[in-house]
Amino acid sequence: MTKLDRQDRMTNWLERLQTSGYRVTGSRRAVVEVVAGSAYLRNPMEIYRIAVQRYPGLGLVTVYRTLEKLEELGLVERVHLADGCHSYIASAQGHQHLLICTRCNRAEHFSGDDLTPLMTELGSDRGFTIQDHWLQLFGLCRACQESEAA
Amino acid sequence: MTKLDRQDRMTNWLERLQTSGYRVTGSRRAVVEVVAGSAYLRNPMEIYRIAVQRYPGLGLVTVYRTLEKLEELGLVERVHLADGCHSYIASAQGHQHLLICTRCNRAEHFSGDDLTPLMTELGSDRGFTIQDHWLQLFGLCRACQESEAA
DNA sequence: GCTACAATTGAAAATGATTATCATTATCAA
DNA sequence: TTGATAATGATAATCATTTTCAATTGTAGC
Repeated sequence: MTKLDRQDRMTNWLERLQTSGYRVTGSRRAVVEVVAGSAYLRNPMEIYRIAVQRYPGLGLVTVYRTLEKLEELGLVERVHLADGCHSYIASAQGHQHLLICTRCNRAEHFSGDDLTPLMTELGSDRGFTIQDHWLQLFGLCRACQESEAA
Repeated sequence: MTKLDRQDRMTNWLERLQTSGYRVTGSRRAVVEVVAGSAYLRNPMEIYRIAVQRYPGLGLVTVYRTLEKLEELGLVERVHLADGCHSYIASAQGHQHLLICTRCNRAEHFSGDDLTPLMTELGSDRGFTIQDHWLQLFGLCRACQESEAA
């Protein structure tokens, strides 16, 4: 993601907050800037630590509250990792899946295989009506493979 | 799962604890009985509430400790749900995926589509080396569809 | 069957993440 | 510019999980 993309996304998110009736504050700007501009999964504390440098008065509680609103607006998504902590990342258009680096938490969205046949089959075999699904792939990103090799 | 299957699984798990150098105690027996015999995802508190009826001295801490050992031996797996709580279920042979009822937490394993082509493709497209994956489907089981309709 | 020893236990306290409370501050429509 | 009120941060409360520790209990070896 280029610097311009990050700027655009940040501006767009702030507009969305605005038009949804929420106020745009310094605290929210700082949180939005960190999450909108990150290619990595980040948990609330990490977001706080980075954002507080840009906006020193920021409180951790406000990070939680801002993430809650961003999630409500569909701008970020909450991701479960093996260690159970909740992390966040800018969400993609439509339903996509995640490819996550287990070493640095870099995450990329991808459009998965079409799981419809599988769901139909399971529906009739097991009697389930499928409503939703999660698919996450874990591995090493290019940068981490290289530093691992070194 | 029949009553015999449940018995077998319980016996098998207790043997595994034994041969792995762990002691078989009343507390562990109670926890094993609940988890080995359940077709539903259960969190530690739920397991505790059921198991304490069979073994009144049981403490919640021991439930956590027993689940930790069962997971270490590969007998149970920890599952992440949308609400973030950790739940457990008897694990399947080999790598399988889960079909989870969002209403009653009934869960069934299934052998998923082969995701190898997808992983290979992503490997070359994005430069990731895939090590692991999660696939979970959420829906309504037959019983819940029926009681929903009523 | 006993014994001794170490693993295991449950109660209570500690921890860590998240949420609620509340007086103060800051946004933004008018 | 101003006023209603949304948002804030500090603090306390809550909840799930982990640690501590003295007492208890399996079990290997006799």
